[in-house]
Amino acid sequence: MKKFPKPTDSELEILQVLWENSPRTVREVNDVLNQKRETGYTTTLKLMQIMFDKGLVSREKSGKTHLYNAEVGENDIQQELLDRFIDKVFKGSASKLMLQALGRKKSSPEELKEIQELLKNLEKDNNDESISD
Amino acid sequence: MKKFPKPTDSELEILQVLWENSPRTVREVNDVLNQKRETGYTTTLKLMQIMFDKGLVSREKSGKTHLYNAEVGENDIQQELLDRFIDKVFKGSASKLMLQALGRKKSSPEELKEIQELLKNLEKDNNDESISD
DNA sequence: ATCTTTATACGAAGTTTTTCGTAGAAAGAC
DNA sequence: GTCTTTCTACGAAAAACTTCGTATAAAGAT
Repeated sequence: MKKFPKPTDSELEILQVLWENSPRTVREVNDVLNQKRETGYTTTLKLMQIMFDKGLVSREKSGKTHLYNAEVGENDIQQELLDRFIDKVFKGSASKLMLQALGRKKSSPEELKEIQELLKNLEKDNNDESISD
Repeated sequence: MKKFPKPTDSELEILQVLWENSPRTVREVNDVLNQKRETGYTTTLKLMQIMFDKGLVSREKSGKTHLYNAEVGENDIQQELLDRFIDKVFKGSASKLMLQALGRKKSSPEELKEIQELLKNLEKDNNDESISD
């Protein structure tokens, strides 16, 4: 698997917009970003140019403007960021992370429900696997 | 609960040393940090002074030197950093994070085993809870 | 008492990331 | 065509974080 540079926080925000729907112009990305907080157009433009230089996104000309696509997968990036985060904050212990994640107060009831479903399925998967061991 | 400023990466490394064993002098902290990577003494000193100004650590004079203590709890900080991370990378979805955490390749067999134990216990806890609902 | 070592304080340079102003080219309206 | 809008490119300021050099004072050794 190719090794991509870790996106910065701002770059990640842009990637999230592109993952949601592609391809997009700088204008469109900037409009989406502005739904959350004000960002200047040229700021977004500059970031996307940097991301292009880094290989995080690709682009093609369409008339005067550029259409951008994410060149890195959402899961790949999330995995990479998560690995670093676990190493940094939990000294490599994924189980410690899981515990903390379960204890967080911000989780909505739906979220908790979803996690429980997830755990139930995992339980099942693990049992299935151990049979064939 | 008091609201502390989010520690930067370097500050977190220092906090981790202090959580492990307190109180410590700048020299001691610096020595521990240097087991992993070279860091100048005055760099560590400066960081700890900044952390003192922010209230992340306290200190008391002992002869010529200062003895430092962490003023923020390990769990509190981990929780705060995790919450931010989930919001930033997983758009607030803790279950998505869990899935990714389970799928990571770096996990050792022991780590996986530990997580399974964790999940088993949670399963039990959840069942116990639902009885009393 | 003098010399060496080991602290603290602090300013400032170095890095990385983010933000934005300005210039110039292309497109569209009139 | 000319005027206005909308795009790209790019440099550089601003902000956040990290690193380190230097000054100075206290402690310890001889």
